[in-house]
Amino acid sequence: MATTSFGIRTPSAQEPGPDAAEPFAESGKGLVDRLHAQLHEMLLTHEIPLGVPISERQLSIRLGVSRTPLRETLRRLEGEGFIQRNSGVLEVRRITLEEFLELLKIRRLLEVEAAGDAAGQIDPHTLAGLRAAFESLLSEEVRDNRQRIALDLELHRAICNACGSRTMAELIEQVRRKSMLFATPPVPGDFRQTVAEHLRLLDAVAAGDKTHAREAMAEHLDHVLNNILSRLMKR
Amino acid sequence: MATTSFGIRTPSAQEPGPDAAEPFAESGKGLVDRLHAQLHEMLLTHEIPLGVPISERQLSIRLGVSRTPLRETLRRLEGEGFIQRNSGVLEVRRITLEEFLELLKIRRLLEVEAAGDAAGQIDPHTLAGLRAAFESLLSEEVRDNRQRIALDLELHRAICNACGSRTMAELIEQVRRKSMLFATPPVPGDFRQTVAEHLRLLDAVAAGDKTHAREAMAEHLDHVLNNILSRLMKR
DNA sequence: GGCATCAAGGTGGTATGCCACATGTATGCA
DNA sequence: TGCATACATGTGGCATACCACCTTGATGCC
Repeated sequence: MATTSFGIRTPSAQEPGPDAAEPFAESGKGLVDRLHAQLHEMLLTHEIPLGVPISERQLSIRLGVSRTPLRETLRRLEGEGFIQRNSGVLEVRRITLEEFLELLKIRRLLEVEAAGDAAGQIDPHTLAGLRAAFESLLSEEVRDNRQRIALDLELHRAICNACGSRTMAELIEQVRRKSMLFATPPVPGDFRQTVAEHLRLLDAVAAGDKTHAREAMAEHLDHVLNNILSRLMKR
Repeated sequence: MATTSFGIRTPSAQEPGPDAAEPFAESGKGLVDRLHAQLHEMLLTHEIPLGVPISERQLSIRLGVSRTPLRETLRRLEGEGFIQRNSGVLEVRRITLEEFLELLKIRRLLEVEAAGDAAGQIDPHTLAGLRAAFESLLSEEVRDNRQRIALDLELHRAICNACGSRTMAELIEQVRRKSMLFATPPVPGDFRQTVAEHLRLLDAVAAGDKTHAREAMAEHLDHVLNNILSRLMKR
């Protein structure tokens, strides 16, 4: 099935492939696609606040487009589950803590499976790149958290894409995105431990060790969950 | 199937037509919601064929609505993953056999978990109703397959809804719907065995036996998969 | 002063019109 | 006869206009 569309997305180049069934199919095609990317970003950054009704007119004026493409974009986002309609009024979908935990549980279920399936299947080149990136992360602590988060994302995506099931990869991506609606990935409490977990996960996947890959992924996600929970407790 | 083509747009004549909401109760609010249910049905029944480009204008005329709500509906369906856009042209999303198997694997993963979580949590009333329905199914063989399929669906939905995670239930429903795009649920080869599986599953869930509930669900879904595969082989 | 009423503005829903672009066909010229 | 050009037609994309509905607030009457 030749899915050569890898998930390493440097912020500049965008593959002009016509087959880009990637959830992100941004600019160039049409207003709706551009708006979709834009709104998705605004949703994640909470630039569009939760709880307050979205006015189509105001938003269309703010974005400098007419209501028609905006409405279509909103419908698409509605289909994707990012926004809700309560008797006509639009809102950013509110993810409760409970929902968030449910999403995380589902992610764990799916990603553990994906890690097992990806064991021994991942491209050695990507593998080496990821390992190098993580190790560089360990040595120099100057990097900001966004880079660490981006790298974490890249790792998870690489594993999901290597699990042999495009469907699975897309579903996990969807669940992850929805969970990010609750909160952007937290700064790992002690990122060195997280990196260590990542490296262990990489090792297991590289070695083709299904069992250890699953265990490593499970432990890692449990750790992530604990980090998030402890952060929430502090507040 | 009669295509409801009423283009009469006399004001205040927008009667809340009792479109028997087969998939989900979502009609009655607006045209888009009604169209969504209608198109979803047409997609599943392949009334809108695969591979043939969908013309918005023709479809809008056929459905007796204007393009605007139709386009919004299509965007929503696009967001839900039921239709695709290849460089502007719309198509019903093609589910390959490979994708279908991937979906079934995911469904197994999720539903086994859901069955375990639903053990002991399901409402006794619905439980009794389901059991009675299945037993009546065993005694009288006159019923047509659609009723059996509907009951199967009901059972799975009941379990998913009782798993305590709305998110999980919705995700499973979504995966199921997408898999139904490939083929409507097959007629069980020997429905008596299927019913027996269902009853065993019900027993385990009713008894609050997590382990057995998971096992029963896994076995059942494996059986379903085998049925489908053997049917495909015959062709 | 209090209550009822109506007007004004905001909202989402829907229909329609126009545009750019692609395609296929027919016509006209060499 | 053959090729090229132009027109007719179909498509999706987008903007706008109008509608029904609701909320709100001001006005006027009791």
